[in-house]
Amino acid sequence: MGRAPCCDKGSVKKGPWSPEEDRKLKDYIHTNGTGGNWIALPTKAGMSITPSYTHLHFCTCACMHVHSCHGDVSGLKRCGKSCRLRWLNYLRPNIKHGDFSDEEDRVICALFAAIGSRWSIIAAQLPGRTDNDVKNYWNTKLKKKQLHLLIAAAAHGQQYGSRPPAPPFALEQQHHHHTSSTSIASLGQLLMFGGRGGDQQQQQQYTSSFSSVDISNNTSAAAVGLQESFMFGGLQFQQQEEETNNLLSPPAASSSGNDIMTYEHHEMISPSGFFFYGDGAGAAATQEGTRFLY
DNA sequence: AAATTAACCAACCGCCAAAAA
DNA sequence: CTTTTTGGCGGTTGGTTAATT
Repeated sequence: MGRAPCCDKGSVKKGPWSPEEDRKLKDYIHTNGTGGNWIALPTKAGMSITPSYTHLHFCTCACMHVHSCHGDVSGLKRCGKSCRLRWLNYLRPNIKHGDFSDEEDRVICALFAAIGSRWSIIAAQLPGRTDNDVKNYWNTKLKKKQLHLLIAAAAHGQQYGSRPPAPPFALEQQHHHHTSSTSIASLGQLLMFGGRGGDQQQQQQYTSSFSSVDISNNTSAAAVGLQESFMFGGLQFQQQEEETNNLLSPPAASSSGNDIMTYEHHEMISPSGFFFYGDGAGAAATQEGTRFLY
């Protein structure tokens, strides 16, 4: 019953790939493709290489190289899953390495705001970038960059307190049927978390830890700063809203007569994350299953 | 110059849905 | 229909390098 095991877990190699392993994998895939079967690939890779032959192929740098393959026919001692990852994240053609452009930053921020940590979807909008790359970039750099902007903008908002105050807002956790307001600090932390369904518990735990902080009485300037931070981040609210609605099923939104806009719970609503809308309201953050009261 | 800390990123792990036997 | 594998995805880890003390 079922399939045969994919590989002997005990005999496969782990850790960084050697140039020789990379060469074997590249050569095999250039010649044969993946064949839709990563699990079988490691044993085939290397086996198909005729000793001491020379061939041309396009390398990851998009240049044509001449490779001489001197018949190590032992095959790759790697799990197919590992081969797939290595190929997709590093070896396949047209992979872009190096710094992300401002435009790429904007795309990542906007999409993260809209759909959360769906890295494969985000990476698909950035030619040459892998989900792993985008994820790493977000976690190590962009997230902090956004947070600094947020903090700076909050400070700016306090410094120029005469700006038009933003209306108070609150986050209401629907799942738990209680209302909790949040602070700019917790919003920053939401940014730190991101994530989708699987992280909900963590997110909710964190959010609830801030639930007693209410900015509605004293930090309208901070709320203004929050809006600005996302402006600085290059997000285009109105456009983003459209894109989000195209990408995801739109939440059932209703606006009551007393300026309270309620987003009913919808499983596809900004799963991580931030939910944006324009029209002078700026940006605010919410979570899946969270009603945003404004 | 050495030790410590922070940042980076490739690769692994575990989960899930779909497919295969 | 049930069981098991596969492919894909996102979260996390740990090794390496850079920066700081």
